[in-house]
Amino acid sequence: MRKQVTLKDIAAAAGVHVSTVSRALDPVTATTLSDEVVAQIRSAATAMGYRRNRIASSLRTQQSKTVGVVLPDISNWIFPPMVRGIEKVLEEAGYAAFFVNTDNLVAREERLLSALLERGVDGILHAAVLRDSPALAALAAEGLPVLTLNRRVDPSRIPCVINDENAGIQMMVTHLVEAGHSQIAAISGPQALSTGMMRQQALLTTLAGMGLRQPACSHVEANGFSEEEGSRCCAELFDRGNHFTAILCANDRLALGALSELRARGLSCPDDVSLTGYNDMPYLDWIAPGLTTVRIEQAEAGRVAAELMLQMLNGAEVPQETVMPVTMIRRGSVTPPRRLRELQASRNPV
Amino acid sequence: MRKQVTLKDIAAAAGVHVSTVSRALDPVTATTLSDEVVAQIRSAATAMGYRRNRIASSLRTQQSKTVGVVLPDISNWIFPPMVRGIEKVLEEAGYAAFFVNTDNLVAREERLLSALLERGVDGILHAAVLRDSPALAALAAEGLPVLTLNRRVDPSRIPCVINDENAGIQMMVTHLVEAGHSQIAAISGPQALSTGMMRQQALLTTLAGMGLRQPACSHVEANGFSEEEGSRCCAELFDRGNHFTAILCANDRLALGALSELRARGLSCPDDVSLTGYNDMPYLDWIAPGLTTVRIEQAEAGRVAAELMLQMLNGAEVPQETVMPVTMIRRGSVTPPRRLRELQASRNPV
DNA sequence: AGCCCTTACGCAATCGTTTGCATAGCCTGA
DNA sequence: TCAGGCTATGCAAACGATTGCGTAAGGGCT
Repeated sequence: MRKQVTLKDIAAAAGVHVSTVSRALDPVTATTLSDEVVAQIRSAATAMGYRRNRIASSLRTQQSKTVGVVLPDISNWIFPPMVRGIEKVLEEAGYAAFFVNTDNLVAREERLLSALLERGVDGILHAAVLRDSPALAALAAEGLPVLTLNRRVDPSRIPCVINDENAGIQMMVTHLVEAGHSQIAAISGPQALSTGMMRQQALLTTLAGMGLRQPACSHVEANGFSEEEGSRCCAELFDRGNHFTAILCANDRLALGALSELRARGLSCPDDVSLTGYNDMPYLDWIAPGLTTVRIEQAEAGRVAAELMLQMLNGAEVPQETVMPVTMIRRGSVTPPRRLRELQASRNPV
Repeated sequence: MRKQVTLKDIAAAAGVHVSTVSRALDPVTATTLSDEVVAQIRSAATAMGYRRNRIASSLRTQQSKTVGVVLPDISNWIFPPMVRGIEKVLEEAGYAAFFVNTDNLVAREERLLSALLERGVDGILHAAVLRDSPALAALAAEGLPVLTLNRRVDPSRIPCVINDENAGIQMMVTHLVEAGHSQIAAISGPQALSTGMMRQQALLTTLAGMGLRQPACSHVEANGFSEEEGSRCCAELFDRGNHFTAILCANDRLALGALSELRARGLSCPDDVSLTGYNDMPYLDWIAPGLTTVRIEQAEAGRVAAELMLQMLNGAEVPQETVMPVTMIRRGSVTPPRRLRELQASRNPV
């Protein structure tokens, strides 16, 4: 911070009191002043290159016009669009955002939360929350505006913006079944995250609803949403010796990991095994054979979350749960199982 | 911001003056106090859940322990790793960062810069700078620590951390030439950005140094580093009717755009045209045929830049220019030109 | 003309920390 | 014993903006 021109300087230049300057510069309080004074002060201010010191302002008003945004890891492709959505809305409302990454590490998260609070954030938008998050719940209980995004604290009264995991998983399962798959293996996400949990639940209810059974032995739980875990889990599915013609993965990165494991085993997707993902990461359509997946609207979710946050900051009530719609993206990674294809081919020879 | 426990509260509880509490809580000034008092105050502070109000602190000390990080667009894949590198270093030093995205829009950049300054950032790390950036130069001249990353203000005394564009381009050209290409087209980046400019310069000097000539007509300048521009420029290369067997692209996204245009024209990479990129975006190896490119170390560059920024914040001098090394990543998008391959095949029949 | 109300602005306290200076007490040394 | 010095702490003024309250001037009304 360097020496800057303050209200006092402008007051001296304009021959008025600093409080008058303060009022002249705020459109709403300026109405109590005479037009000439306001005009004079404003022109003096711009002439002198005045820039409001928000720190002093924050101290006095007890609000920093700042929110903290907590992410697991911005390097994860699904977050940048979300961040842009958040930033856009907040910036237009005069808010700035501190972005931090927890790497899903509890200790790190606590440190970062603390840093955010020291800096007087007016609210926290949390996209990296664990299902069980007492610290955050405590903050919310104290009256700090808190909203979770993509995930939720479970159970709690913290408002959240999440995606329609049920619909998404149901689409994928239906799509696989309609393609003729009846032996569907699954790689699910970490159950400590609400997304992992909810998608897994959705899978079970969907299968049950369709009268299918997914044997426990063809279901592996990943320890994280990464390619490595996807490969590991895929390998484990094969090692168990169960037969399956498709793998439903809890997100795209797990699916990519599975894809590379398939290739490593000399198998082809979709010829030997169909694969589905979740999230629709950017550039996914560039990767052959094109992963069939569920698109979640990250940027839109970010915008919605930021708008809800603004409402909370204004003291308004917001819905406990906002569910964003998802859509299915069909690409090349799902085809009918080989058996069916061959059957079809023999019936309709070329 | 909610009611919080202040130094005054602790002072009252401990029966001392608030200045004493302030001193007790700062490890360095605490040495002037008696050990018992310090211990007593500290325990009272933690017992009462004291959290330092950095806003008040900033106002008094005139430094916010905050830096502004200006990006073109966090959705661009090369930035998230950089952001993580920056965040890691700054956070360890007790700094927090405001991240903003300019979308390469001058008006937006000015608004954002202004917002950062109002919030009293101690320094600015700028990765979205145009070659000509008077506003930023002015800030730097006023004594605000400013450092540019990935790009530079040209000319100016603003320190920068950039990549070794010369080496990178030279590697790509050499690789193409060694593969047998002599008719190399180029899609260069926007010349308003130092990266676009420097890579273009590097291309010309490299070609000249090798005794090759790149005719102006097989060189197209993109208006932005995007897939769309890559496609457009690739199309323009064909429309001009010049013959070429390889396209050197100023970054990966341009190369991807070119790739899709090739496919749209029924051509194959690398069978018909070889392609090179720049940056080595994540997941690029998943995209067939695998783009041969230049890897730049984003995370490392972010770390280095943040450390230089910390030095500047401490009043130290830093080098005017820090050049990060780059490495070549060979994948499948470059092969000898068809003519050579056929020649080879006829000589060594399988 | 006198009263009151409004208008337009000044006054001063306040937000929570930091820090230069003042001071009270104690110790040391002559 | 007393000057002088040191130690440990208190005092109060900042930092810059905001805002409740006070008040002078002016105008309208009777």
